[in-house]
Amino acid sequence: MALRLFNTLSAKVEEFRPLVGNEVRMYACGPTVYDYGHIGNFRTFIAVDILRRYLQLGGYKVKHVMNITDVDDKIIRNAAAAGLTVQQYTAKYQKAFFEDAGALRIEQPQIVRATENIARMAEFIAKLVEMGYAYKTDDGSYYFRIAKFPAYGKLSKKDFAGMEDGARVDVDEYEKDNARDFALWKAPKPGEASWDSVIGPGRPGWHIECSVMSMQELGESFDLHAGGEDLIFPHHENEIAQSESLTGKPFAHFWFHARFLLVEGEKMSKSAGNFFTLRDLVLKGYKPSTIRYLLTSVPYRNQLNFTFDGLQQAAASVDRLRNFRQRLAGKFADGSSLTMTTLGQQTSKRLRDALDDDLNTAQGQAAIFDMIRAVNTAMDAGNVKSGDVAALLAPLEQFDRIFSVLQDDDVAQMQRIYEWAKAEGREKDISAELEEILRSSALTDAQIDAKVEQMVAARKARDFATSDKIRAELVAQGILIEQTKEGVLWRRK
RNA sequence: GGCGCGGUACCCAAGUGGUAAGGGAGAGGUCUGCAAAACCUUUAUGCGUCGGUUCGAUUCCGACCCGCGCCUCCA
Repeated sequence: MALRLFNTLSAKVEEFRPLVGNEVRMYACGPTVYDYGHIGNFRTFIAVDILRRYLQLGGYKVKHVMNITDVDDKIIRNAAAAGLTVQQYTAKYQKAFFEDAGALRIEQPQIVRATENIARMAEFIAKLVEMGYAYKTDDGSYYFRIAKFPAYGKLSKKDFAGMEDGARVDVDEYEKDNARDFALWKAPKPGEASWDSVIGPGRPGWHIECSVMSMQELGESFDLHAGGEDLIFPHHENEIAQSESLTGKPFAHFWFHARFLLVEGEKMSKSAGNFFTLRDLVLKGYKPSTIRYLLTSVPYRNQLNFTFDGLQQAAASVDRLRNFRQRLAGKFADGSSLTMTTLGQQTSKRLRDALDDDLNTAQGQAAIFDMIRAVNTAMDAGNVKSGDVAALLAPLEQFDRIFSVLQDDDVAQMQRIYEWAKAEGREKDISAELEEILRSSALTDAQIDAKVEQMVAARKARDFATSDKIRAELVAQGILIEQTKEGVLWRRK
């Protein structure tokens, strides 16, 4: 495996190699659980998931850690407004996040939570104070002194040299030495959630969380740190400053950032009316697999324009993939052909080459679709033999270990979100499209198989009226019927 | 203002110093009792605009236009 990845730190595409042996230690910034996850969040998490899956496919053992930010200003404010504790407030959104990530087939990383590591954060800050990298202000808050860390700006390529002396910074209204200094620890305000610690009462700043938890789980230097592009500055820059100041060692070696997406050509925002959570889309009748496919169809460093038209197209693409796999599971004449085996091998190689190239998912998809067209043509001509199936299935399964859209558990996931919507009093958001898809789960596989058999029998007897009637019933139940050379196939809408 | 990314067919979107992947949609056709699926053909002398370098540029350089991101915790 020769994966080449863009490293934000070097601003170049570099060959990725773990620091030690065959294990990749990676840390990803996770969600702040104050609301349901939106598709922008999930673009980033899916990009990281693709990376993780590809590393695993390449034979690496991946230790993938992700934090849950379960305390921050917004959470404290919202919880207080709702009359709940911080933990009560965040529990609901944490649960929702894991469900949604699961629906999108994101492999779950090892989870660490801010609120479970507060003592360690306080100790970390105490050490920074001892070393002169941090200082306490009169109100009991702590700040990092960026003037002590000359490399500050190396990730985001910002030049703070002129600010080191603080000459042009108005510091009068702050207690900070320099306006750029960032909070490590915030002193409690009256009525706010607060934790006692070796450095006094308060709560951790956002940046310190990730430094402490990543190094706790992965060591002082580890392989890769990921997040959305907005985190480059200040979050990741600050993590580097804190961590490298404390240890004197390089922190993460690779920095992986996913580009933001646009929705219908605009920045996603609540005010623009183009803000969608995963659940919003499912209620409109879009399948999780469709959403995942769309989010993987543009390489992670390119801006992705998320549109409803794009969702329709993605759905068609996923259907094509699933139809193909289903067709490959059919019966073929004995024998095998060099052409098909070679095609399978070439496709695997194209797939690997595409993903090796900074995870070019679009090219990977093109490789698999090229194969699908060629194999469909061969099947139509009767040129695919039973001995070819394994060789053709191999690249398809390799593809799916990365993209993960073939296995159809969409209806179960949608059913769960449907129940949730009813429980939350959001019946009015449940679309007719969603209800139609859910109807397709009313019949069991055995019941459908039986109906299909009746239909085939009627057709053999040239009783087309009966055959069409059965087919119409199945279609009304959301079951799609296909006649192929290899027999009658069905699938749920 | 500073730093950075991008503008490719009807839509989404790869890509390359040597003549434009893939998916979707549309049109025509094959197969089929009819559907559906699948397959075939077809849709950019053209890759934001204008210059430049080059035997040759969509690909490199420059200017301009447009979109987007970051520059006080938004993935």
